[in-house]
Amino acid sequence: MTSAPKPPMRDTLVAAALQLFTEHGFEQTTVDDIVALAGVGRRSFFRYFPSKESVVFPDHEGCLREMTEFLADPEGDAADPVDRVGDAARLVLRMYTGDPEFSVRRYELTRQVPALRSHELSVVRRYERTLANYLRARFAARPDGRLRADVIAAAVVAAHNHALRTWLRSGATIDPDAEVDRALQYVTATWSDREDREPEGGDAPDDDVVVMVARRGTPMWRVVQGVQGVLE
Amino acid sequence: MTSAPKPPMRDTLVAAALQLFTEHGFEQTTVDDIVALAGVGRRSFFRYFPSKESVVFPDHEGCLREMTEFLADPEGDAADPVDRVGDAARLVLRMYTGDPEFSVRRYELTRQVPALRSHELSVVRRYERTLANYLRARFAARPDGRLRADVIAAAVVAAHNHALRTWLRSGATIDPDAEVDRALQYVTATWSDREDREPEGGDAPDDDVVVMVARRGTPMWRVVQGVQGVLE
DNA sequence: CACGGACAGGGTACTCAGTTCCTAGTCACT
DNA sequence: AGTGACTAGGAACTGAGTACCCTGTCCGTG
Repeated sequence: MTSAPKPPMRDTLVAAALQLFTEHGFEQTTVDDIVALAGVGRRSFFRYFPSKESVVFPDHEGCLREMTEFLADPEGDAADPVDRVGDAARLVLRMYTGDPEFSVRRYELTRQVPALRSHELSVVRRYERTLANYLRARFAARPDGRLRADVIAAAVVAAHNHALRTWLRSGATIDPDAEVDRALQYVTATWSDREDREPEGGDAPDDDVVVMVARRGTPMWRVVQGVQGVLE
Repeated sequence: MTSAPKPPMRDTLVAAALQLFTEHGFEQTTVDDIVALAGVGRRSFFRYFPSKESVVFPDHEGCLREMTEFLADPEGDAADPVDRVGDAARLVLRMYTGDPEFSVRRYELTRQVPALRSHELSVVRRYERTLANYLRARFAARPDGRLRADVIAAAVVAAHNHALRTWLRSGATIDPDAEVDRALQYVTATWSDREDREPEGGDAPDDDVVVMVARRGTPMWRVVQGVQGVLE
């Protein structure tokens, strides 16, 4: 009795909706069915969720706010911008891994229902725009800064989602952090300029020269890995 | 009388819808309003368009089919994969530039109407998945081939859309091809492995050695550009 | 010419998501 | 008790999308 004095209506609605969606399908379930099972009025459903789809993604609003606050924190201005948005993306991963059963069930559902896929796209897009806007500010002085920001934001989101889907498809059995680290490292190895903040050590002169030797035919990602390794 | 013996119903519906949407707004216009102006039955509207939103994007189905055929053409197998998907993306640009007035009007409309933005997202996603699936096949033998494919597809789409939006915001006054070339070159310079098909000349030995010299602090994209230039 | 199927278009009635407006209960603070 | 603010419920409405059926026309064949 100490843990659940009153389950809030919002959670009740989410649970009822998920149960009916998985049992009878999304299209076959009406909002009236949900509120009947939850024992609340129909009007209350739309007070908590703007649409039938949004009940499947109940915590994204909060996560988006969290990401915005994270990127607004001036403490992060010292970090490499690409690393920073990578860490911001990891906030989304934490939200998913915070409730693995729910996330896996939702993944199965979303895979089958076009309306839910479309809604999820809109949500992901807002994360991407948040990251892109942050990068645009950080790259304001660069040539092609806006283009660079948009491309990197898209790449980070794609890498994060790739890792997330891999984890979800495994039924939440593999290590999600390792998966996302690998995917994001793949992007940061290409786009990050971590050497920008390198000189803070003081003992490495600014004008060191780095030599990269590559055999003709070497894939570009190997070249990048090599240069990256030397510069670090 | 030689040019327009009968304007097909589909085009009539598109014209009527666009006119009403721009005059009174998307939400304020009902499907009944559209079919009344077009002089057809309501039932016919949904015979040609699956939803009220889709009438704003009447040619994307055809363009997606065109892109799929383009990527299925075995003639392209000799080209660099990233260049290939870049050219596929250019097909979308051509569709937009084929009717600049319509594209600019649609852009203004889509910017203001969330339902249209969401629908456009779904359309763009289908392009991205088409590109990603092509790259997955091309990268099947690579380590992290699927991750690489997803990230590159996202980057190409983001770069293309950046250039497209720049062109649309200019009111279709600037050169769209130059804009897209610049944006895509920005991505291919990083991700392409054009040196893979280099040895076909025959006079450049396979095991040439390339040396890249970079000052510490050089942005990674400069390094890539330099290596790229030498390897070509 | 008669018949019969295939097909493009139209009309009617229905379901259901989402909105608007109104009512009722319930705290909290005087 | 009174009052204001907040939360929930309910009834009625709009409009997108669907199911079903009707109509005309354009084919072929007998």
